[in-house]
Amino acid sequence: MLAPQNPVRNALTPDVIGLIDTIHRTGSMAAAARALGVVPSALTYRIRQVEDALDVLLFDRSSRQARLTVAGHELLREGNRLLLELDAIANRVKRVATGWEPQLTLAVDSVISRTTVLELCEAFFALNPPTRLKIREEALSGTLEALTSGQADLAIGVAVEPTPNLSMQSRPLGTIHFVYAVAPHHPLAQAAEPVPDAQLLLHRAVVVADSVRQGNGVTSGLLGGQDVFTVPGMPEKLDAQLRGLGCGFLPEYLARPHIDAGRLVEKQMQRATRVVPMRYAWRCQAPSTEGRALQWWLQQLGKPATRKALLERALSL
Amino acid sequence: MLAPQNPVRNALTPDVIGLIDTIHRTGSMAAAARALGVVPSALTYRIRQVEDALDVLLFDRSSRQARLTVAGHELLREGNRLLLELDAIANRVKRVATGWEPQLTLAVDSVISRTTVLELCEAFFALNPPTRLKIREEALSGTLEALTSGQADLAIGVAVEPTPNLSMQSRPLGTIHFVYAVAPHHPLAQAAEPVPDAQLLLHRAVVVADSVRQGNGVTSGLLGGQDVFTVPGMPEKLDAQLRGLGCGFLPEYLARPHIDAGRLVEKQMQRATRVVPMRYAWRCQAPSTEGRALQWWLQQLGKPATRKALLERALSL
DNA sequence: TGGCATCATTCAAATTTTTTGAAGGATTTT
DNA sequence: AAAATCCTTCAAAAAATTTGAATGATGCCA
Repeated sequence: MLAPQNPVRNALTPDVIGLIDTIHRTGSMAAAARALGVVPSALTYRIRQVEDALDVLLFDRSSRQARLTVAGHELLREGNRLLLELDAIANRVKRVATGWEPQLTLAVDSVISRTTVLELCEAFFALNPPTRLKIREEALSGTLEALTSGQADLAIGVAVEPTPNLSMQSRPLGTIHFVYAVAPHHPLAQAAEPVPDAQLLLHRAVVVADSVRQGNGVTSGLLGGQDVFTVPGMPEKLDAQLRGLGCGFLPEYLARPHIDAGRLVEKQMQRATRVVPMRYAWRCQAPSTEGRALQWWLQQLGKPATRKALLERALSL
Repeated sequence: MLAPQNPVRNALTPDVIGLIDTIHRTGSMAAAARALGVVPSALTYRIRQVEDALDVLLFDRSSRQARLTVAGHELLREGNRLLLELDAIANRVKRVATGWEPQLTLAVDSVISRTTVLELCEAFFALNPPTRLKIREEALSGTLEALTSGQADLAIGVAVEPTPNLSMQSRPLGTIHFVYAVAPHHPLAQAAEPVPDAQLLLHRAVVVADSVRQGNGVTSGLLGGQDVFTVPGMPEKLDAQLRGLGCGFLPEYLARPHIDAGRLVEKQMQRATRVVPMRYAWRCQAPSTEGRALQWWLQQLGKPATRKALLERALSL
């Protein structure tokens, strides 16, 4: 041996667990030796090795054939569990070596259809990849920020134009349609259209918080002096507006069912920022060194149908 | 090597993880070799060994000093986790070897104070034992049955006298007091005392199911022809009687607070089986080969205060 | 750009670890 | 009581790991 590490770690090798298991299953060291094609004394030697290192008697030799002690039983039980984990690790490492990332983090803007994202995740997991998926819900500039700060590998739904950068690529995702909507019992529901800015100012706006925690975030379509109710995400904003707690723009795919059901009223605005072009972006150090997982997601995003579903919540892929 | 097992298991020994870790931390094989007090080629040899077995490149040798590949990183990450588990197992095995059972199963009758049992468990866990505790809630003959069938190691609250048996010991736990109680709005609440059997027969009884699943269980204090409502445990029986769904005997420690609060009315019965002697019992193959965990519980049960609390729900130990 | 220090690797020899095979003592079965 | 197994011990044999020197490659510095 080369290093005086924890004595336990050198002794308790995986194959020792296998040895103990075989002795236990075959009922004796002699039988195990036959099964393994070795001489019995080899087993005696190795078992004693472990027993010395652990300072624990694993087999009871008082009768003719060796039987596991309670401690030995426990080692076997737990050891077998460990062996399974070991195999799992080896598998994972092998798959990672074929180009899959150990982990892929997605920053998804809150305007993006969660259903579609989850359907994509499902399809991804169906490949049985060794890649752990991590999804961050972001809003406004937070989506891009997560990418540039290295906290995410792929950003889906970037509204602001990314600064041209060698270590970053982006593609258009499509345009998302917003509608201004209020609850039927909200004062604005009765207002004449198009509603002028001056009238908007009188009512509380519901806004999604920029997920960039510190620093100057971005505000979107807000008028100075207007009362605001800040919520953490788009579903919460929808809920707030349904309850008449305030007003504001909602993604059309989210608002439309509620408008049709009469739970929301769509209003035409004077300021008509109703269509926002969105992009997706990813980090790329060297060209085409993307991992297989990122490649897969980029491939999905290359399909027009997928992009459409992300912005319009199509039913299924 | 002696057996042609899974090649991965022979290669991925714990100390290899340590090696990889050292190389990673020191930044190079040469530095790691110095740190470990070996010659660099020894590291080259062992690392190559693992790489061959896994068929995965763990280090990138393209630059001057070896750097972990992505796969290597993943192996290190997961491997370190495994090392921790390994240490934990070794610890557990050592402690088990000192006489602690890997697991101790308690069969607790539903009339026993759950609070007291949990307080005992808390005190037990405070010893930081390697013994996993498993509690079975039983009722009537089920408590003893769990013990005789080998499914439990210690039974707390046995009403029936255990058959004298060499492999089983029992001691008196004390007597538990039952009171007959009904909800204030129940017809029996107004009945003249003592209530005769004939009158009882007219009302539905709430009974705790015998936890012996098959076979002939025991019924306790039931009159023939009486309507019964069977519930799975004592707390459920209390609840049912509080709601006036039926009547029956309740442990006094459970019923008393509700009687005092006027949510139950105590009734004197003609048949006065109000005091039941209970015992606790445990299995013992050879004399005094009890594990340390069982010893601890028997020691607690040896204290009169503990026994009293189990039957009368004292506040704290 | 060239020189220098350091690095990883290879290979045969040295060393250490593990396995073998025979012998001995113990336990169970016939 | 004898026979058959079983586990252990011990020296020798085999296999493995480590060593040390040689080699070629890389990065740093002048």
